[in-house]
Amino acid sequence: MKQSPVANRSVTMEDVAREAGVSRALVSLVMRESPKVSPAKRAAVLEAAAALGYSPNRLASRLASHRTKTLGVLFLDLHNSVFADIYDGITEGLAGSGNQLMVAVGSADPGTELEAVRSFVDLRADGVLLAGYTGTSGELAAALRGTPAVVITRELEADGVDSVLTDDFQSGVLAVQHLYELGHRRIAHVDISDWLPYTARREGYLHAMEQFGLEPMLVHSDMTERGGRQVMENFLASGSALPTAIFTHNDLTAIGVMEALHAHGVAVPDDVAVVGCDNIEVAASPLIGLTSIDQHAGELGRAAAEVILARIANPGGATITRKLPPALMVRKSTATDKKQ
Amino acid sequence: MKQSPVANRSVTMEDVAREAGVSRALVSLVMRESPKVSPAKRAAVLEAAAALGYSPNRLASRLASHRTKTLGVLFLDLHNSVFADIYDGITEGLAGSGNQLMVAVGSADPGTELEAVRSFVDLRADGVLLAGYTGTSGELAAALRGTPAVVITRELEADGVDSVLTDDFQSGVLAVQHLYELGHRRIAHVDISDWLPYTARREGYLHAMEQFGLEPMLVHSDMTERGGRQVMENFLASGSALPTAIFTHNDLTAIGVMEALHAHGVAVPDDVAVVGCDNIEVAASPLIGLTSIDQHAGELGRAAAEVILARIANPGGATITRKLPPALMVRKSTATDKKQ
DNA sequence: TTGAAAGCGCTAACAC
DNA sequence: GTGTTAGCGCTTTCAA
Repeated sequence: MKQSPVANRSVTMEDVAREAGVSRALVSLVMRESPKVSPAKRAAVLEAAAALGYSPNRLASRLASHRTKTLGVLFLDLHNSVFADIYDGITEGLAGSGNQLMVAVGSADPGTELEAVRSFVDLRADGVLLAGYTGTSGELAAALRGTPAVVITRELEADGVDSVLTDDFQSGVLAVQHLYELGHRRIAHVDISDWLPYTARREGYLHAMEQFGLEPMLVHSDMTERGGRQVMENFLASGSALPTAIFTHNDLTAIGVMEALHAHGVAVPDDVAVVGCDNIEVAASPLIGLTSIDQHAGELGRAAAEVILARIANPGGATITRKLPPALMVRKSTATDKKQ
Repeated sequence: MKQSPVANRSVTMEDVAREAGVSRALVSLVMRESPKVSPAKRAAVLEAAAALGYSPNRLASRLASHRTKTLGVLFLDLHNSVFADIYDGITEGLAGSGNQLMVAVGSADPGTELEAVRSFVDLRADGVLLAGYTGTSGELAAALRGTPAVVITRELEADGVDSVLTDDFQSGVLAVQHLYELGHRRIAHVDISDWLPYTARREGYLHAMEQFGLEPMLVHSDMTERGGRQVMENFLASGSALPTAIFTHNDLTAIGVMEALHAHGVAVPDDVAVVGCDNIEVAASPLIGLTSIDQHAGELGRAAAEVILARIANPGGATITRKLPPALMVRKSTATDKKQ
């Protein structure tokens, strides 16, 4: 019985088999492009499938085969283009491996993030990549239930969980060093909420400030452009003396800070120098010209892909941590402190 | 037989049932939080599950229940933050509906896009949202095999496929109108490759130019910042006379154009005015100050979510098209033509 | 090469 | 409330 070729998702392999006059198993072989099927039967099956508008049910095939060839990827924030760069790196690193990707977005909320991880695990992803994760290692390990995972941009202590990141402590050091060399002494840092586990940049900043015998100035923000602008607006409104330089947790925050400075007629870099972190696309734009610390996001994605593939191939190995050295990218937002 | 609580993904419901001394069906009810389970048995099951490190297999449950409560979402380009805005709108619009999301990224390649759609369909997504799609309606319909879908940012003729978009033709008209009113007469348009199906903005531009009796000037680019910069560099190198204003297909392109102008000492807006389209976050930044046509990306996402939910609830209804009016956002990249 | 039969891990009636 | 019995649509031995 022929049906309209405009398909019905509930046509089964059985239907195709009947239509083609073969067994269900043979249809299965054809669908999986097995070489051991005669050209004649193969053609018959394909024709029957097309005629019925057959659509293989991947849920069923994955269930029966115990293989999904699928990785889950979680992103912290789609508005930060550093994650787009990481994504590109991941797809490059996975090219040719025959893996599918399931993507989810967490919005910096541990609850949402863990929910996404559980979902990946329940759907039997072969592995999980977390491009940003704000929860604890214990919760993550529990949610993973043994599924291999790689955390990107952070180092996590949990077995079965590898890490791929840039040396954020070093990034903080580099930023301060750069500013110090330009003659700056009053260097502030806009970091992120205390409860977030991304503290290394701040620690690097604090360490370097201490090394240089300088007084640290810390302000909290939330990793967003709006947050950076807000914080700087408040600071300017407070009437406190401005620092001569500001290092921010990330580029988005730096841009927000620059916007507020701009709105109040404070010149960058002449009145205040600004250094961001991540080196996202817009930071490099000549229109913005933000000095930043390159995280090598693309490379992080590629490395994470490699690591998860290795881990899936060899689940037993020791925990892997890959930490890349950051790189200072000097642009027009920093210059010699002219008021020293 | 107790196992380590550090989980094994292949512990089944049967194992939990045995451990708890109940039937498999009861375990299933507990997992789905059914109210008709006695507190005692419920506790026993939960305990057994925890002890064995049980992880429900969602592939199996979806297969058996014929319900996935999952929507597939495809994005054209993660580097363009307009898609992050659309994503936010979608999650808002879906809030409380109990739907999960599967995300994929297409990179403006019809092959990749269709592959992603097929994957969603094969995994039995209840519906598919395409935030940008560059293929044909025929190919899409074939890949969907009857799965409800909504195309965002484009109007597509295919049954079962609804559309949610901004009136792009009108966006082109608005841009030209704005520039005309500022006294500009030599207005160029940087659009996108001929083969891409996003032609409405160009058509709006051409229509308005004709209405005003002006000579159109078209240049092709590729929707990216880099592409916009490239095109403008080439134009400047060619030595041709500059237009007094440029309207670009999107904001990314506009920013690229402004970068090239900036690099060559051409002042915006005094020498050349620039108008983008989409109204993405950075365009609104005072540091960039790009005049743009707001696409209401968040609203598009919310509307698409509503439409797909309605379509899933009522598969039979007539095709829906929701077209929002665009809005001009004037910023410092446009000003009166001073050379007229 | 092809087919028959036995699952994969779960849900869904239906009976108790 | 709880257990029994059939499947869901596919893959996988194992024979033929």
